[in-house]
Amino acid sequence: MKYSKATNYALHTMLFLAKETPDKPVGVQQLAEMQHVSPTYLSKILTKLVKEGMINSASGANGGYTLSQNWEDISFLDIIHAIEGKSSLFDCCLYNDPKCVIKEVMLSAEETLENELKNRKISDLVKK
Amino acid sequence: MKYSKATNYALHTMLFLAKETPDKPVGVQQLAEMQHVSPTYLSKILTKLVKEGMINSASGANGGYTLSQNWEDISFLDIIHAIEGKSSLFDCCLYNDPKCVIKEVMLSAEETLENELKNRKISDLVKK
DNA sequence: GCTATTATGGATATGTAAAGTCTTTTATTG
DNA sequence: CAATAAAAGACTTTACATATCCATAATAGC
Repeated sequence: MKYSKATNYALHTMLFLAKETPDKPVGVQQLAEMQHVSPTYLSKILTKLVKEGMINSASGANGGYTLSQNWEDISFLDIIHAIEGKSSLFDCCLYNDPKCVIKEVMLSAEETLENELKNRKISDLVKK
Repeated sequence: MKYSKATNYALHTMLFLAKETPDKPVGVQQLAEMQHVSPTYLSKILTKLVKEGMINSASGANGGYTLSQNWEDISFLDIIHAIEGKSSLFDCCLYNDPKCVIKEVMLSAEETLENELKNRKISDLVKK
């Protein structure tokens, strides 16, 4: 079980935008070079963030990506969910038992993790 | 990111052994039927638990698996680590930055999760 | 010691999802 | 219109989980 590289790219991109961009859009070219990924692949990842309203994109000359207005509220969990999806980390439908005690423990642990990640914002990492 | 089915099988097997077995070994045949898995596959999973000292195995007639003496101390985390390995959930070596702030957040969140899972024991689920 | 029973180990599929590429289309600026 | 840049679709590659099959090793009971 591991977080995907895509999540890593997304987190680093968000942090970079938060540190660098006032208003000027940053192209995927630049973002991709920094992280040593192909631009098209990173583009696919960032499109997910656009669809979740975390960043804005602009086509055409001088286009690129910028943070959305509410960027200071965006948590690690938000970004992770945008990339990895929101389904539970643990599937336990072996016996179709809705009251499976193992499931209960695992889901409660997952909730603890999510609460932690919900409280950590990208904006907390941008201090001068 | 998801926990593997193998982890699920291991957890359910441990719980079953804790509930049922006093001393009598349970064969992989029975355990596999219960969970609708092939015996050989489950066997490979259980062998990992044997190597970690969580259960004992006995070959030959009337053989099978039994819990080890210290079974009441075995946590969810122990079982998960035995099956999934102990490596971190998050790899962030993009820039080889040992002080990556994103990595710090992710590892600290993972630690929270592990602490939760460390405190949950299989034996806690066996109450009568 | 022989045989039946049961776990272990190795080699080999199979399935699925992540990771990445290539090409085309769409949108925007100048 | 031409240049730039994101979005979208189809596709390939890689990696790993999930098995399956067969041979081997260990043990109990006779």
